[in-house]
Amino acid sequence: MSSLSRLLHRTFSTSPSKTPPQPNTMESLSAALYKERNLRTLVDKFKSSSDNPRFRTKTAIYDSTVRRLASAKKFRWVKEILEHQKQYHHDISKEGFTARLISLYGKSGMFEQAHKVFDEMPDLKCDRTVKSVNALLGACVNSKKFHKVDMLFRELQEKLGVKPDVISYNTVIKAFCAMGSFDSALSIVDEMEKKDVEPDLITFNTLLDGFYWKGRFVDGEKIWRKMEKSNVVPDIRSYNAKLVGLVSEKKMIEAVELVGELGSKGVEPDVQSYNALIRGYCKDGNLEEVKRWYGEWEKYDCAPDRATFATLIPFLCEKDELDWAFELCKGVITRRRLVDGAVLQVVIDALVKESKIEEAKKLAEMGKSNNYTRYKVKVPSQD
DNA sequence: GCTGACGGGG
Repeated sequence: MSSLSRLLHRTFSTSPSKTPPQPNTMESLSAALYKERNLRTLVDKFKSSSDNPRFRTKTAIYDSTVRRLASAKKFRWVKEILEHQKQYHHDISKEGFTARLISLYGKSGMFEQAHKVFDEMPDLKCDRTVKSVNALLGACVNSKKFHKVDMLFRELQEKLGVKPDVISYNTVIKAFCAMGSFDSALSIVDEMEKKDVEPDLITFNTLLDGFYWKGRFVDGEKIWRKMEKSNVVPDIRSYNAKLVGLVSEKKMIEAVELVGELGSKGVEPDVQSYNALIRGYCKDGNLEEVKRWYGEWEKYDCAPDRATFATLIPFLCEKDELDWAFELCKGVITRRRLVDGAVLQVVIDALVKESKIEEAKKLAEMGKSNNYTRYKVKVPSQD
């Protein structure tokens, strides 16, 4: 590791940083202040690091920093670090760099700012092609201004004379799917065909996701057949969308069969495939199958994630499998990403209800020492 | 990484 990468890793690593021990009183306030100071330091470090041209190519760091600031609702600081980038004239005049800023504003939900950067591009001596148009469309989607996307798409074509490519169309399709306007989404596919833009794997995956997730199984199947006819080879994301469809139709046998067949299609099931099955069996209240599938993780070298536990642990509490729930929590509590405070609280409440006070206290205590501060993790008083 | 588009869940 070079010293630059070491410094970057230390400063911008997303793994939770160790918080110093805190006094019991004013605990959450002090944690909040600590976090705030941390983020402010991050902003300053980011700005000074930006002077290094090599730093400015680190897209992952830009991404994770902006994400952290936005999720803490520090939008002014997002603006501060992104506006700061405009002084690097060499970079800002390159469309890719500016498109990245637009997209980062979008991921922070700051569509107005994204649009402003786009409007400033001529002043920044930066060309606007389909690339930055797509960045702006993507920013509109990521800021959840779905209803604006189609209009923006038409306007940009007209004003700039930019010819949309497959990415532009996919972004508009995504917006229509998010709004539940499936007919409009399909009409965009027709439009693509008329303009000789071939729908690709992402086009189909976006549609499959939209339909299967919204319980439109029959339409999902239609799209699947269209995908096959277009000689687009489905990947794991396509299959996972289909799994969600099968599960919501309560076709668990077919879902399991499909997972079994994946290998022969040259596709490996992933954590999302397993979560779909576990969710299905939890919804069915089928403890036996949930148990069986949980055991399959190791076999497929596919570790359970946050979503697995968010489904599994409350289900176990419902089914009075408290010992198992307790052990699972104990096992993952030191890895905060894997179980959040709300889930932990469900287990604590269930334990208290069954008068397993010692275990409840143990979990609350472990939660506290592992800095579960965002949700209150505590044993309710028994009266 | 020559920088823009699928990944949802309780």
